Amino acid sequence: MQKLTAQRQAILDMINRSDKHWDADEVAYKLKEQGISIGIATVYRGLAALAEQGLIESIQLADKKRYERADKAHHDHLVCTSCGSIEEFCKPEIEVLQDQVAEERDFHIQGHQLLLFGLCKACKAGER
Amino acid sequence: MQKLTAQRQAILDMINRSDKHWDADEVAYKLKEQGISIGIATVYRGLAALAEQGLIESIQLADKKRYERADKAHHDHLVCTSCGSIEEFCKPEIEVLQDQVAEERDFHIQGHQLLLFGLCKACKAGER
DNA sequence: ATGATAGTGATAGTGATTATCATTCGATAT
DNA sequence: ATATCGAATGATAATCACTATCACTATCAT
Ligand SMILES: [Mn+2]
Ligand SMILES: [Mn+2]
Ligand SMILES: [Zn+2]
Ligand SMILES: [Zn+2]
Repeated sequence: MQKLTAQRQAILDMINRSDKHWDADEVAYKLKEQGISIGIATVYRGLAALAEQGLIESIQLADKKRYERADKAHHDHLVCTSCGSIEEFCKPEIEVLQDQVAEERDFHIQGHQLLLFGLCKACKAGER
Repeated sequence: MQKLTAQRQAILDMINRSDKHWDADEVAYKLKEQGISIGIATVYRGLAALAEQGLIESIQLADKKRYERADKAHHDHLVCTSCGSIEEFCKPEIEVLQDQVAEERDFHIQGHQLLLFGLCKACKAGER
């Protein structure tokens, strides 16, 4: 019952065409730049709908949600506290241990979020 | 230059006396119940100051920050998406793997946050 | 064509948190 | 003991990401 409208398709294309982690404002701004102006509420609803359908992925940072392509393998994120850059990593061993924890607790896992905060390579080098 | 005022001491005592993960409103409400009424802005500032000094720990949930005693060993959290309960777990092997990831990337870790979302034992049992 | 259903977009509202600012506190210097 | 000055307080306004409302529109099935 969720429709893939022209607006949602535009959002999806935008995200699929890049490797960035987008927030709602960035999506709206970039679309406007391309002459495709979509109401900000529609962007929020579109992002939520697309994520719900699994067409894009979402990650919840401290302040806001960001969205990215869904056609990558599952991964978690390294967030630079200095420049804000977001790197990705994949560590299946961690996921296994997470499942182990859940099993021990009789907890039914629906999802998880692992964020590593710190200084990226560049910022680490440029520290004074 | 950060002072441990009477208000902040009251907040700290409140948190140290329990095992809960408190948000600002809960702290303010409970203190008022005990006849210690502190402005909500002061509660926010107090919690931030105490966390900065390492006297309490903070975790960032999707919607709000929560604070807890700092005198427990490091741990991460299982968050029930149904009842909101928060359980704790400790899995040093995961932390080791995190450090490994960071090292591989030349990333200087300052902190991390691992949240497992799902149904707690009770909610899992009570599902219809 | 006719509804039913879902989406859109402008805008108001929400909820957590932070900023402002006049006032008060409290540790230190006199 | 008193003056002093930076930090804290608390009432309140502002911010910011997001959600709700609502009148209108697009799409699809009969
Ligand atoms: Mn990613
Ligand atoms: Mn905890
Ligand atoms: Zn960086
Ligand atoms: Zn539960």
